[in-house]
Amino acid sequence: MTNQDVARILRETAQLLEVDGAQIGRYRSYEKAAQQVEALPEPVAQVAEEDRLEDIPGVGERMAEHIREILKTGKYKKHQQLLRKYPPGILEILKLQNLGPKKAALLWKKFKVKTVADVGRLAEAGKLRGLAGFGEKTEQNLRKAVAAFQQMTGRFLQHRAEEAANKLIAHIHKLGKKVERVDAAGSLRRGKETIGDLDLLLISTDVEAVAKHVLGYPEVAEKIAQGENKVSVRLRNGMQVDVRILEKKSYGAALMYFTGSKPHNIELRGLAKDKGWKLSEYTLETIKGGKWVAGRTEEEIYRKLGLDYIEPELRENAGEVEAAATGRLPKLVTLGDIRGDLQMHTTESDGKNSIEEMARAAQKRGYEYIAITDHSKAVTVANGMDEKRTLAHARRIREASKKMDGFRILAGIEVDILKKGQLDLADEVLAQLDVVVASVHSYMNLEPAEMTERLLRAIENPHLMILAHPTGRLLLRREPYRYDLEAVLDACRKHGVAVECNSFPDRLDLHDVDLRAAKERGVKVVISTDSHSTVHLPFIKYGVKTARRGWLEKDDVLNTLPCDRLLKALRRSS
DNA sequence: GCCGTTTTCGGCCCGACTGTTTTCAGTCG
Repeated sequence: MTNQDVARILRETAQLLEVDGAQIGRYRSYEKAAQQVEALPEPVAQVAEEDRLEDIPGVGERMAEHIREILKTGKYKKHQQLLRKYPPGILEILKLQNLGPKKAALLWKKFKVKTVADVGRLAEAGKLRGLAGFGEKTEQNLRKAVAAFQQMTGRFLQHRAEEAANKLIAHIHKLGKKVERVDAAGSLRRGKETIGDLDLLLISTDVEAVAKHVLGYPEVAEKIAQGENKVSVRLRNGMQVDVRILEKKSYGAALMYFTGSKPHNIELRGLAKDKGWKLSEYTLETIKGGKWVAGRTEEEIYRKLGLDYIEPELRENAGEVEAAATGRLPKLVTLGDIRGDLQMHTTESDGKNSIEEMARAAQKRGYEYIAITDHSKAVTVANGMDEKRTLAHARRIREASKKMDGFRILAGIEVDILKKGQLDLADEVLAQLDVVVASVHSYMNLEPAEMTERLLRAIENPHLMILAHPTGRLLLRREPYRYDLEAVLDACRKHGVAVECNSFPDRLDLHDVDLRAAKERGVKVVISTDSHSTVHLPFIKYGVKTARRGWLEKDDVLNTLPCDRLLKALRRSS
């Protein structure tokens, strides 16, 4: 049972309880527990084993017991009971826009709807109008919601969302002086790996002109809603965008509010309340008399709440509020700290550019070094290299390096970890390289125990320095390999092996929570791009964001070191 | 179900928008 598995059961229980008409606080406590478990930087199973469940904020005696039940049996009795009372499809139905627990409960009671498709059929047939709280418009909206759900149960990769946001922001800036500033908030600002929808905030006094201008953006497919200070649209790529037009004096409060995360905001609101204040998207003000306390900037609000400024990437209610209150926030690694990139490919295997082209592009970015790490022979589709080619390639890399001024090209390899954990190239060849990155590209569906053994054996090879894209997941496409990550991280620490934070937008592997676990176990991290072309080098920023979400500081990341110190810090076989 | 400088009961984050109503419930972020 992973933390995600436990969190899912708790979250579903919360949703089902809400449909069931439970008291507000009761389902919220399940929701809160789910959120806390999800954000935990260590396995909840271990926390349970050490009898520390009740140390988790929002987990009391009874919730702890429920979590133990889930860990022990894989199930939770109340969850099962509710799933017998309501169809499992009700959880999907709740994802429909404009349909929440109350209406879902009513549809179940009246029509025994079991799936999203059922709701669609009833709406199409005009059976919903006339039901308490349902009118013609609701029915029409539900038809649209069902279509939208079926078309694209969609989240978007971070770089796609960023691209869409930047284009729309550029469009908004065409209004000139009418708009003072525009920011992307929401999960994009927090650097989450996938994005549901975009939140853009801007300062302007001419709300009407801005709304009209946004609606005139050529990529807009449909208007979803429009209010006094907000317009919501759906773009042609399916992405929903909420644009909020704000006054200067509440911009900080709004930026904070719409950046989230929701659990982070809830935590802050509780803190404000303890001080006799009320925090909303407009202000921080006194409860009695509504006297203004803060609101212009986020910094000001955090300060008033007695907190250090919390970077957006940390705002997940994963301990950052407490750390901010006690001056123990990490000083997060920044893009500017990165001095080199330690995984990339050239035309020698499956890359698009030569050694020299990659090196020059990296130097232009301000780096001091790179490692060229082409594939080894097991990856035949990528034209992987055998021992002879690897050594010849290394010679060419070192020749090219000599011709660079103030820049070093390291001779490396991305060597495959074979099925039983052997590395794909002979030890005496690996021993001659500067950087040995190793990864799994085959037999990805081994049983967890077998996969764990495979990785542990690979790590025992004294030449392996960096474990690349350790979980193998592809966002929105492929689940991570199943294995015991904790055991592998422990082995990495024991043998001085670093783990990669792969910056490619569909990998981001290791991801935030696992990076934090690595850090807490004393395992060093390398942030690399896995570039297959010079145009991929800028992806490093997504790796850095992910690392920041994992609470990593400069000292946790090896490629923030100058080249000579990096080479000393990497595991050496001799 | 959790929690406590309003502490063992009675709250639980706050405000806007929509569509249904004719003062408000449900949903959303």
